[in-house]
Amino acid sequence: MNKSTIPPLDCMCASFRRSSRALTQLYEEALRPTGLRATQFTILQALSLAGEVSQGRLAQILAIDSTTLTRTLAIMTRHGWIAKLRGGDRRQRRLRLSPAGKRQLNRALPHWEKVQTQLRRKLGPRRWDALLRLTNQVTSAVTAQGAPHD
Amino acid sequence: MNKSTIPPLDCMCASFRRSSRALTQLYEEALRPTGLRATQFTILQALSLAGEVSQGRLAQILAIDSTTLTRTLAIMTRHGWIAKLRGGDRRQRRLRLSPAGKRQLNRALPHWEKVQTQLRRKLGPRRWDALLRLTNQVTSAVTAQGAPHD
DNA sequence: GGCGAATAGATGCATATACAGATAATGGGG
DNA sequence: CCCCATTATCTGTATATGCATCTATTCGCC
Repeated sequence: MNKSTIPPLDCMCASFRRSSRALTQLYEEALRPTGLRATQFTILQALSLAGEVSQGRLAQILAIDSTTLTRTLAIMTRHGWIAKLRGGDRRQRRLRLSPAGKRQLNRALPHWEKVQTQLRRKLGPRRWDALLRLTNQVTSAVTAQGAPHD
Repeated sequence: MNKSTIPPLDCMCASFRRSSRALTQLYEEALRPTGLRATQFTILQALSLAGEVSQGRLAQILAIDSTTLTRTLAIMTRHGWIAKLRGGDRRQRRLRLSPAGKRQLNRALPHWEKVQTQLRRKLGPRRWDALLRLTNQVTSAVTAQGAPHD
């Protein structure tokens, strides 16, 4: 065993966090030309799929603390990518992509698809599919939105 | 599909990051009585296994940027859990657990084992084992320490 | 031995993350 | 209609994270 080898970790949390750090660097390297951070790209993509949602609902979808979202959304609003509107319930902030946000997402999508494809090839489709399925199940299990099932 | 359901994500990076956030909250809740953050616990555990290592080597093991480690280690040194020594190469910082660090790790281990066991039960041993194996493979693949293999 | 490239960490800066507590708005009971 | 519990978000504070850049050493070569 080479000293420079990455040893396996027994802690599920540590193993996920380590993989996340490695993946984040890979994806942010790919997104660097667009100026988007991984979290920001994810939010643009989620809003594109979800349409207009409240901040709380977006926090739930991404399993991000709502107070964390407050600050990330402030940055993205500064860039003009996000429109924050008050809903009928005036406590809520309704969020949607601005036109500039849609353009930014469209600029980023090819870079994202490229890194997704490269990683899928490197891992192989079986591992790729298993990972997406299992990671989504972990999120469901841990956030207690109902037990996962096959 | 209930509105409150967590939708699956197609982005590997986003899915890992979301799971990491959820797992981190679960594990930090369990470690709260010890005052340890997830990263700090992981470093204590890694040092316990690795013995005395340089900061750069620890960064490699955990796939943490070495400059990130500088700050986390400063916090842990403040708490008295880590001893930083200069090595023969005087650029290096050699790290090892202090006696207080070993005590802190021993205090934390039962809490960690409990949350590990509970999560393993919730996911089932097959999924648990698959997840540890696959996440470790992703780290290897992405940090390019050699291709993963079955 | 001394110079320049390479290496190990540290520092400046910006974002990501979440908990505790504050604020604003809603909604139910009397 | 008013009070209070609840809910949605914001703020204060602390840690986590990494890139660009800087400093201190080391190493190779002449």
